[in-house]
Amino acid sequence: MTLIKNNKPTEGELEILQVLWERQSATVRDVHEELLKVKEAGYTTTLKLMQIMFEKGLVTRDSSNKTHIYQPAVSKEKTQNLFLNKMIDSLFAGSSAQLVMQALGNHKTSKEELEEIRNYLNSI
Amino acid sequence: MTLIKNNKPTEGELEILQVLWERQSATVRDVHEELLKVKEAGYTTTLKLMQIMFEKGLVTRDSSNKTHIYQPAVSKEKTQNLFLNKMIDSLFAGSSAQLVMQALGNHKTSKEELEEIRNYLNSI
DNA sequence: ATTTACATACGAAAAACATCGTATTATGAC
DNA sequence: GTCATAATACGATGTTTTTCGTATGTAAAT
Repeated sequence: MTLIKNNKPTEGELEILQVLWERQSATVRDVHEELLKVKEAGYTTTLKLMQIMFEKGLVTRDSSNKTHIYQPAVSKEKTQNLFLNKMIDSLFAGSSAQLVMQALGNHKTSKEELEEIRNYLNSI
Repeated sequence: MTLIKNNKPTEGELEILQVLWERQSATVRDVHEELLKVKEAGYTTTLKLMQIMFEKGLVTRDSSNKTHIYQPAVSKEKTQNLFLNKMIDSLFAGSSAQLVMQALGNHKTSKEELEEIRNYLNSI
């Protein structure tokens, strides 16, 4: 039984987690360079954020070398569910079905995706 | 053509909007009492938040009487979509289908709800 | 008219996040 | 060894959000 940490990542932390989920592991510089493609930020800002994430337990790091190597400590799925559940509670009256239909209705979804969802539904 | 306001409600503001969406209109005290069922908060905290929301244009109010009556100025659906889209972008690689399947997979969804979704899918 | 009960307004502190500058340390090149 | 380069650590500042205390106004009851 693991202790559930109330570590909801902040927006900035999420951006970093995304990079880590994609790469499995990365240095601060790696992450920073990836973020630069999307937004402006100073290197030490990214560094500081990742240090805080380490303290919070959102990432692990190998500090045996000068350049530390970071890995995500929370899974993408768990984090997705964390936010999904919060959103379902706070905006969809606790009904996941409502969220689903709203999501399908507004975002344009391709035929292939709809088919995929249909298959998925049947598999439940 | 209306100016798009960058008025993403904060977490606290969302809690208040929920009450307003449900009741259509309410006084500060109404809202506050509703919030008390869920969390601890001082009356003036709720008041201040609602005043700020008024300035931001998230709510309207009738101040012809001593006790003001508030109404939501943003629709539930629009707000839902705002957050949905942000989430799809930041956590589901831009794919609403992924979000949908994740939501269905984790939250226990009843047979009726699944059926409803299936029907909805066919209607698209 | 005074008191009591609630209301709003508003400033300011507190808390949570984000951002950055500077000091320090480690490593490799010369 | 010295220098240049690049990394971490950390304090300080800025912003946004939350929270609350206090002042003030208004209306009804006595």
